[in-house]
Amino acid sequence: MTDLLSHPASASAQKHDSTPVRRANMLRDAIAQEIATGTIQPGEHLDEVAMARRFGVSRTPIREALMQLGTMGLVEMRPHRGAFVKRIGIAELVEMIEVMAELEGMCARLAARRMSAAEIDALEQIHLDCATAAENGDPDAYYYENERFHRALYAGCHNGFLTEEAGRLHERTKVYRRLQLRVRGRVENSFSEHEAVVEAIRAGKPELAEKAARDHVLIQGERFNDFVASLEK
Amino acid sequence: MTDLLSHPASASAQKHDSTPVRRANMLRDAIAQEIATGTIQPGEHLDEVAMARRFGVSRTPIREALMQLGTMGLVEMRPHRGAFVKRIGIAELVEMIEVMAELEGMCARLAARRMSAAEIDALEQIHLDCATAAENGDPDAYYYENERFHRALYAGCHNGFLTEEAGRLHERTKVYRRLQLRVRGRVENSFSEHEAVVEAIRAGKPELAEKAARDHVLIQGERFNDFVASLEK
DNA sequence: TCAAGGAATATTGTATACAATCTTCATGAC
DNA sequence: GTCATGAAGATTGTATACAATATTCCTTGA
Repeated sequence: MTDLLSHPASASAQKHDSTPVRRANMLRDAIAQEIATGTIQPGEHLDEVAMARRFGVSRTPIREALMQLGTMGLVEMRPHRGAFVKRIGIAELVEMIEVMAELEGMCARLAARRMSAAEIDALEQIHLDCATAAENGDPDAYYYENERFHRALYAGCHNGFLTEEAGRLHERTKVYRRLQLRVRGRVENSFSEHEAVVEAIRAGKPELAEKAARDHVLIQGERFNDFVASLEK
Repeated sequence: MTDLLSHPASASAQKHDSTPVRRANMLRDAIAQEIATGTIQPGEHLDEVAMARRFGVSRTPIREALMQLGTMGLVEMRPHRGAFVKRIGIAELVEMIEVMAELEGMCARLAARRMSAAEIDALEQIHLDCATAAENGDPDAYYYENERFHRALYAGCHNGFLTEEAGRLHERTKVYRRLQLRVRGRVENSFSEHEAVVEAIRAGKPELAEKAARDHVLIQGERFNDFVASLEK
């Protein structure tokens, strides 16, 4: 990790990729990853000096990375006090999920109208990969395939802006999505909910797909209680 | 403007407001304003050195402001080439509007369920203010009241996260919204579309409100052609 | 022992310097 | 006149220094 950041892509590699890499952007992604995996905890203070030392860079790209993470909403920038990993309370989480459900529902609705046959095949293949992971009873493996499933769904709406926005919101709720999958029985239910989404898309039924995707994301009733309980562990 | 930025709020003023002001944040807002009002044009390069000179600060807060604007999507950061005001092509604009319509529809649906009587009264009052502005035949005045109307609608959904997201997307499309109101007849139509939204909310009909708000935002048919034509002026 | 005040230290915000990369300009060859 | 090459100048990315603000620690007095 630290080695990666000390040596941004060389000039030749940049030319090959045609997208030069800035150290600040790599730091942004690395920090976002640590937040998503729980290495850095909600509420934690991100000390510029300590992080600069840790990543082997000056404070400047750290600050620039934190600035981006602040604007993205992953991190809360408090003037003169620094950056703190955003702690999302239950109330706000509910709000975010409500919006996330709407956008994922929209993705599914548009996907049912716009996905190509090849894309639907690919979505189904990912769905099968989810089945394999679910059978292995490994929430982390399922989480990984689940992420692939959702990304394919977002891409399938054929609205690049929506794909991007859904992905961004997805990124912000990653920690809690991971937690959710650790609740007993959730993997099985998640998988069968994906099934309903896939079937509706395959059948070209936008409203059905929208409802299936929305219900999949929303946390209601007992699922909500289980989920809240899981937050306290 | 420059004077404002050279003297961030003093310590006593900060304590009074309980939100200290960073120069970088003021720059971010000032630049965003200039983009929204067309002072800075889409595609324009934002030269750090020139802007630092213009605002009477060092490059550092300019860079931090641009970093935020880049993450917000108002500005495109190209590594080693700098910041360019995002130029939104027709295709992307259509995508953004499609998403915007969904979110505003959601706001209206939730508002029809969650707005208090006082809030509905306030919305109606703003609607009346829109009428006054429309009668004066001044698109800029109507634009201002129109902005108030939409903000009240976003707040009325009682989902803080959605309010924020809708506001953010609204900010990104501000330029084009302003342009749209200059199309002949658009002010009158906009106003009557608001009317439909307000009535549905007053009547407590979520699905009707959602449809009215969504249709209001979406640009379809002849309205689309007129709008595209207005982009070329 | 506890609270208040001041000093020391730490952290954040900004300015400046240096390094890296890009763009423009000038010159020479064909 | 066109094209290629190299130098000069401009701009961006990062490091370092300085200033401003916040936090912690220590001392003193009640």
